[in-house]
Amino acid sequence: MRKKTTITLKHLAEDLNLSVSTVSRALNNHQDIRPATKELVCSYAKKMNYFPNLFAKGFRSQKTHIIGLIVPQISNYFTSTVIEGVLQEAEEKGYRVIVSESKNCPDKQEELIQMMRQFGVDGLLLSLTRKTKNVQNIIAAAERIPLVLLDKVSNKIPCTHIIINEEQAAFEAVEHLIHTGKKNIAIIKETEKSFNSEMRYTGYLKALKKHNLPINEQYILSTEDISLQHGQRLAYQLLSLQKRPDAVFTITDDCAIGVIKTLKKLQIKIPDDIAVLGFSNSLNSTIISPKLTTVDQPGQKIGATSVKYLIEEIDNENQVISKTVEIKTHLVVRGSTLKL
Amino acid sequence: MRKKTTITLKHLAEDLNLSVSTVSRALNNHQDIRPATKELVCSYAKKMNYFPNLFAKGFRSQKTHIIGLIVPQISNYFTSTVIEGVLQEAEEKGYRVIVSESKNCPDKQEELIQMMRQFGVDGLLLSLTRKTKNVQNIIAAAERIPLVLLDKVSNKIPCTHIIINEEQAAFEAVEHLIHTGKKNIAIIKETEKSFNSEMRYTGYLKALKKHNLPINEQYILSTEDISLQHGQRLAYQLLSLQKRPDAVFTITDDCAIGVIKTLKKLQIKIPDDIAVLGFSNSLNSTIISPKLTTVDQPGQKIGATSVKYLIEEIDNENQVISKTVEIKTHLVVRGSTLKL
DNA sequence: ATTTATAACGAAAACGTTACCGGGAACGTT
DNA sequence: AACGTTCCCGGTAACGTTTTCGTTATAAAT
Repeated sequence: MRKKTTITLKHLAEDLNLSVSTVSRALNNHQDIRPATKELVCSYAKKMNYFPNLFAKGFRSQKTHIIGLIVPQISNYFTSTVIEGVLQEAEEKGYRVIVSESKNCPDKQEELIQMMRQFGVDGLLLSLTRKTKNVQNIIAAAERIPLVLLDKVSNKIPCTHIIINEEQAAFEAVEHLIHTGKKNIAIIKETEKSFNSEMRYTGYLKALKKHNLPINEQYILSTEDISLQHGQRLAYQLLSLQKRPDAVFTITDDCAIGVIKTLKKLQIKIPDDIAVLGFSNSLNSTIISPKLTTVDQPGQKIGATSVKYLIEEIDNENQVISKTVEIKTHLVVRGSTLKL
Repeated sequence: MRKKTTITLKHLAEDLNLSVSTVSRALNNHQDIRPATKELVCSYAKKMNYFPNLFAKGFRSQKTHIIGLIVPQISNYFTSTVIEGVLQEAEEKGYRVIVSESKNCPDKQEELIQMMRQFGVDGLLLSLTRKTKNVQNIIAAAERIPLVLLDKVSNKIPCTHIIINEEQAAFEAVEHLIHTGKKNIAIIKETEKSFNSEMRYTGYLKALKKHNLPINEQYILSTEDISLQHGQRLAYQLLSLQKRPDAVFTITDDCAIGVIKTLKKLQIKIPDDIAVLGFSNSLNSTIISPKLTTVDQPGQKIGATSVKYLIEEIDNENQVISKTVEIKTHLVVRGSTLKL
């Protein structure tokens, strides 16, 4: 048998011979209540272990103090660090977070947005599915509820975006390869032109141009699923070329690790023959040998910043804000591009 | 300017010339309402894009349809798969999940339990901190709210436990080593006697006993932080022994990978000289070379099962259930223990 | 002495939903 | 014809909180 007694304002009021409204105001530090009464009420509430019924509170104020978070996949190291940042910042600001996963499925994503709205979250954090095409419903949602996009965003949706400096990061990473003497740099990116993939590709092109390196179409590969397996596969494709590249930049660590695996299998020297560069600084990147040079994405900071801006928007009732915040990354140079 | 019009039962009732209660019952498919009216109300509600105010609903019924989940750390592959299982099952059952992270800090854990209770979650899923000592407050919480412990549990807390067959899994894993001809098997476990660590240790001892292998105290190592770095360190310690072990069983993959790194550095042959066995089947276990033999923990299933039992307990008002469910694991044999 | 201002509290409404109670109409049973 | 039953619906209260308005008592100002 479970204990069920919940203490309400009414109980406190009766015990103290006060009215419910006075007790409420005393606890909320209202100016109409004299200090002595406040003290009396607060101490008694504490003694009785009173906690306000947050549902009644939310019901009245139409504020839930809950924010929704929708990400493509939780079991992804970078994503999980983003979530950690979100949770920490939210907790500090007195918000709770309902997390859900779109499983990279646009339909499910829309369903979740609906569900979150229906539930009455005060605001929504959304990291888009790669395959997101139709953004009309998302735009419609943003008109009714504060929305912040993070990491995986779309320019077609007018709201606040929290992203990393994708283009600059890729630019610096590729420039690092060039500085180590590489001249024939391949890239592996996504077939579906996701925001992240395209920005990194742009950075890649920019770096080549700046250093007057030719752009070789054969070195520009795409794959639908940017995974370890496809990294292994595409590495073979690159090696089969008449003129092999001397470096490979893949837009994810997993894919880079696949490339390294193939190169090791064929006893190609890394980084001397071919250097490999990843993106994300995932846990795996220090497990593989040689360790992977990669771009560190500060997931926690992205998450925390997103919450900060979302709450700002929640507080700024009715005011739709729309700015883009870029979180700085930095390149982590390891053995896959530089010999120690 | 954000749109703010929310449609309520009252609006529908006025438009349809019905009472609020009739509309409510029609939408809830109550038997007192005639089919034609139900149809009318439902279609109009849909047309008007009506959504019930879940806060009002929860406020009335004292049910939030939210479950709380507290885990030590989200950015841990196994944990993140558990969360995925929780979310999926919860969603199917019409529940939402508030996730939070204790960061392996008992004080924070208690704070979060308080917060969850205060918030009014219908039930609580909890994976304990390694360092959890004082369980009084947790027991007290369990008396007021349905509680299910998962993965990291404590026998001192009387409630439903969802765990893997820790002992059996470790037993089978060590037996596998024995079957490959190993006789001097070391173990690396946790200094703090966590539930998981102790159970795996018991399985280890059981396997040795069954096969009449001597238990060598020198082969039994403990460390506070069971990490890659300490795996590297403790490998040196094992190698410094007069009689080196011919296999090492570590209770986490990370630690096993640390061991492998040290062995490779010293050019010790794996698995011929020393075999290495991990636990968890983390992503890293296939990145390292040789690939790691390890116990696959079905995180999603653990998460989903926990939700199932928690909801059962929520529905079974006032009835405190207290059973232990063991989820079966299986050994994934790879190159670190068996030559191909 | 009368009005005015202020401080400190109480009464009651309101948020949206559902459950309980009740009531009229239609029908069947004695 | 009188009564019971069933069907379908409306009215109302209640959940716990905050807020608006009102009230009383005291002090200050006229």
